[in-house]
Amino acid sequence: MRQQLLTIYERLFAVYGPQGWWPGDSPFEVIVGAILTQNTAWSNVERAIANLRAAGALTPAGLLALTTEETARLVRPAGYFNTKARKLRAVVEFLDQEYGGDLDRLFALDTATLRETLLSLYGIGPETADSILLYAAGRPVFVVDAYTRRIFSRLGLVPETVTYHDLQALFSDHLPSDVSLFNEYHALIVRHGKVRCTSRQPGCDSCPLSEGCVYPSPADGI
DNA sequence: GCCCAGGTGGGTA
DNA sequence: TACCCACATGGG
Repeated sequence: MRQQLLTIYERLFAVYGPQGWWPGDSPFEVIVGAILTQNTAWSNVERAIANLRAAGALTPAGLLALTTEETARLVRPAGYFNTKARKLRAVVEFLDQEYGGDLDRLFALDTATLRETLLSLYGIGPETADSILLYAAGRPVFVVDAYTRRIFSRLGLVPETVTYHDLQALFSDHLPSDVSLFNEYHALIVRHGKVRCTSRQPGCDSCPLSEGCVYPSPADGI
């Protein structure tokens, strides 16, 4: 299994190259982006982040200074703006009250405790928590998303109904615990998952995972 | 016009 | 546990 997972990684890397994630300038910006991108195209998130930056709200103190209504107006382009404004508010209020707004103090927690802490916050589920752990806190935690489930179930490595935890374990249990590897692997999965297959042929030459075509296609209704 | 995007929380059986 | 559904903008 280890070699199989590494081979898939190498094929993706050979085709797409290094992805350079996360597309954010600071750990706090990564947290904001991780919440804003929930079920949302990144291009829309970029507009919202630009609005927050212009408002000086890409720091815990800057964001805390805004009302939830003001935040909602700024993140409107990212969709679900009322919900996401509440989520961002929950994070900065927690950070302010428990850690004096100091992200470094929160990140001083050990990985397991930090994950539980993040999951206890409104609006942070498994994928968002793990994205923060990996891309903001630099912990060796594998991030699972819808693309991961789709691609690896189609490869026959897990059932389509696999849980988040079990799918994460597939990687955690068989790969070296390496932040750079986990970073690049997840980013490559997202990159590959966005591609729409045009040939619709399993094992087609253009698919970097030619052992089995894993492109989603219109024929699949996806 | 219709489908989809780097999920999560809340409600019901 | 296992489904539902709401949440919402912007691009193809």
